[in-house]
Amino acid sequence: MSVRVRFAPSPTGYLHIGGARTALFNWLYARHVGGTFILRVEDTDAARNTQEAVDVILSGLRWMGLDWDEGPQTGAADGPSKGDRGPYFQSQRGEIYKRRVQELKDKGLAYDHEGAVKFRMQREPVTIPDLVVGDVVRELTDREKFDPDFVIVRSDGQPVFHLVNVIDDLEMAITHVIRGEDHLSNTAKHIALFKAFGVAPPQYAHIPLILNKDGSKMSKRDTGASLSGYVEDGYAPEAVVNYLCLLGWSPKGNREVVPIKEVVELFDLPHILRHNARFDLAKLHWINGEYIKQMDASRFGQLAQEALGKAGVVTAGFAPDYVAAAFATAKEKIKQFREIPSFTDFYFKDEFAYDAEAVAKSFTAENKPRVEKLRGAFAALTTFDAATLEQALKAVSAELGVKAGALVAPVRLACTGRAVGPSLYHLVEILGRERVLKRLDAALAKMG
RNA sequence: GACCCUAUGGUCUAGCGGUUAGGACACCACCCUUUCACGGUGGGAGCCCGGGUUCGAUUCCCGGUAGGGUCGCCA
Repeated sequence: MSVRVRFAPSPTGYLHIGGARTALFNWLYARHVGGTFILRVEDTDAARNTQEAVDVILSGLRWMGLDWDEGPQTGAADGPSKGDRGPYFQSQRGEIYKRRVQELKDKGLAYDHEGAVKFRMQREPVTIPDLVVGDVVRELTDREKFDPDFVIVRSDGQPVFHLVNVIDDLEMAITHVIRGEDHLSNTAKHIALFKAFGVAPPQYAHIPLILNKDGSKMSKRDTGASLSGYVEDGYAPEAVVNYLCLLGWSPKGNREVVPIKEVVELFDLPHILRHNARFDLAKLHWINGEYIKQMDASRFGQLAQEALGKAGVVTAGFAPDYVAAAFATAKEKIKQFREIPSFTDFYFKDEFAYDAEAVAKSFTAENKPRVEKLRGAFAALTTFDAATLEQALKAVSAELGVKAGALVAPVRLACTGRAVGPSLYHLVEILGRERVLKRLDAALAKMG
């Protein structure tokens, strides 16, 4: 029987980073075994669920590159979908649930209770076979000993999570349920429900949770909990996905940066770790830098362009070669596309403010004659490329008896407005003589 | 309160009875250097505690502690 797994999020308006990893692990397993990855929307709480909330999930999964074989194509509950086990929105499956609840009633396993319908839960402990954790024997809690039965249909007629989740997994022929460990205890209920329907439950794999850096539970309010935050900050999706793979799973062999294709080959359920992991932004940051280094120029340019757009920097009027050259000087320097504006905006703006602290340090009376001399040297150059510029600057500094840095700092500030940025010689070459001399003049006017 | 899961440096992890306990991120120092970043070298830092089992436990068992989860007419 071929493997069928699903990611079944509830559209709450954002995609939790833990949910994103659950989706990823489901996808990885499906791709590893050549199975089917299904997306199902658990929108039973109609009041809270909107098409926009569903779109957040769809776009998040697409951003990560997790394609699904069955499921909705748009955020509309009654919109198009692919797969023959639909509908893939729970809000569209009311008739199925009604029929199944009747089945339980007919079997004497469900009964009406103050307007709601309750399931007659078994009183004995339930053994949960789990591919990650092993066999878990779930005893009844004190409250459950008092009354183990639980509501499966609310008094307003709405079926509850445990019921619909099981029915859908059953009807969609799900073979492996890969989900967060927060569902482990509840799995006893699910297994009992499957048994009640006369069907063998799927195999379970409960994966550890992702906690905050300090070990506390990551809830929607915590920074970093939402996938969209990483999209906004300009992380490369492949880096985020790679990092997520490393939380609760290991490629072994002391490897960290592993292409997703290889992860698909290596991934398997029994190798998933059993303990929770904490989310470490610093490591994601580093991985992102690694991916940026490997990235080809066109992909880098595309992501850089997006980052500049968000910062309101317009590159439209500049030649493609100029833009590409400008980006190239930032590529080896940044670890996050959020840094792009501060590394490249001066290429596209003639008006900019100088960093105040750097002004105090570099735009000094002492530096003025030095910069004037260098300006003269730059103006006299016959070729204006990085190598020549470096030579010229070093010649001037030698003549003046100062270190190269004494000239570099004020020139950098004059050309970029900042103390930190791309290689000075390269950025000066790209800006070109005309712009550079103009910027040096403007800076000289402020010195002394 | 009951039930369930978990426990290797600050963090992510390798390890699956005998290892100088390995790697990565982060941190510190130095080198390289036009800033930053990269790169290089070196460094500090770990098997939660207590009992067993065993010739020998980080590794197996039990207890404790700690963290997380569940016990809803939320999902």
